Order: sequence, then structure tokens, then C-alpha cells
Amino acid sequence: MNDITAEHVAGVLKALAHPVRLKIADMLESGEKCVNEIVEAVGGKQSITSQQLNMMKDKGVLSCRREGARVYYRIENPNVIRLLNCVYNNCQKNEV
Amino acid sequence: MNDITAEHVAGVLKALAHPVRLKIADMLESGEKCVNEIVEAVGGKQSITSQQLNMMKDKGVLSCRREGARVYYRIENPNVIRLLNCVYNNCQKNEV
DNA sequence: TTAGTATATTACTATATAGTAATATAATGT
DNA sequence: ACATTATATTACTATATAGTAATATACTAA
Repeated sequence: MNDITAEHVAGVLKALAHPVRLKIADMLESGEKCVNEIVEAVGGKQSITSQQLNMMKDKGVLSCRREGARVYYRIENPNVIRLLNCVYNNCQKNEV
Repeated sequence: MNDITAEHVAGVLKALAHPVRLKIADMLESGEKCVNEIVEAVGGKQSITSQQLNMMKDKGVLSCRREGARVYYRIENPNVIRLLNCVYNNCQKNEV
């Protein structure tokens, strides 16, 4: 694995390597959600969730669109969905 | 995804979410290697590599065995290999 | 037992990340 | 224009992680 790839992939994994961010990615797998829904679902504070969403967007994991007062986030990188599926298929018993 | 699972999976992803650790996991996919080989392959310093190996062992990603003067590390968690394969199959063009 | 090789640990500094609280911005409805 | 809801940003503190340099431990061979 070359350095560029390693840096890049590590960055993406890092964007998912946090319990709340993982939950965010998890819930967005079924489709886009607005910030408010995400905040409630992960049970965190609004500002923290907003920061984490922003971080995930920076890493290319998520993207968003505004619709009126609401901002909807979705998974931008389809490979993230594949990674998550891999997690689901193999890690349900805390095996990963 | 429940909290316990999220914490656990995030911990494992975190163990891989670093360029050098990712390279280590990558090279160990083909089988166990001794520390010296790993240090040379990743081109880092011995002490840093040792610390990273230890961290990955703590997270359950790697395990090791001593054979004489050498210590051989290997991937302990087979799901990590699946995750890496997922990365290979999908992220070769920096798409993840 | 001494020297050399292989690996681990420690103490330290620098940097990054997480979390908190407050405030700012954007849009909507009255 | 104003109040309300939705989201983002900022400044700050606390904690975690990365990296460095030095030293310690474990083993081997002479």
C-alpha cells in the first residue's frame, strides 16, 4: 500500500472511528436525515453533532444539502456503505 | 447500533485509522512478520512501531508470539482482514 | 560473561481531538 | 420587524495521540 493511499484510507477510517460518528454513518445508511433527527438519534448535544457532521463532510464521507431551514446529510462515499456492511456482517457479536 | 457495539467497532477502526498502522495491517495480511521486518517495511522508527504494534494488540487487532529473539505479530481478528479486503476492493483509486 | 541484536518501555514535548458553553447565522411564520 | 426553530461557529478546557530520545529488557552467540 502506497503512502498516498494509506493516508487517504486512514483519514476515512478516522472519520468513522468514533462511537457517535459511527452511529451517524449507521443511521444515514438508510437515507439522508436532517441535523435535528441525527442529534436526537445519537443523543448528543447539537453543537458537538454539528462539528462531527462537519468533520465527516471534510473527509468526504458525508455531503449535505439545505432545504429551507433544514440541512440534510447523507453518505457521500458509497464505499463507506460497503465498509459499514462489512462491519454489520462480521461484527455483530463484538467480533471486530 | 447499540452503544456497546459502537464503542467496540470504533475502537477497532481507530486502531486502523493511522497511515502506519494501516500499512502494518496491510503487510500482515499475507502472514505474520517479525518486528524488524515491520519496522523496515513501514520505514518508521523502532520505538514508534513497537508502540503502534502494542496499541493494535491492545485493541485486539493483532496478537504476537516470541520465537527466540524475535517477536512475530499477526492479525488476530479475522474481521480486520475482511475490512481490509473491503478497502482493497473499493478504495484503490482513493475512492474511500 | 560479554557483545551484539531484537524488542519494549519510559519520560517527555508537541499536536490533535473531544467536549462545553455561548453566540452567530439562516430560514420560517406571524 | 420579531419570535421561533434549525444549524453552524467560536473560544475555551480537558484529554488523547503522535513523535522523539534515551534506556531497559530479552535473547543469542562467541
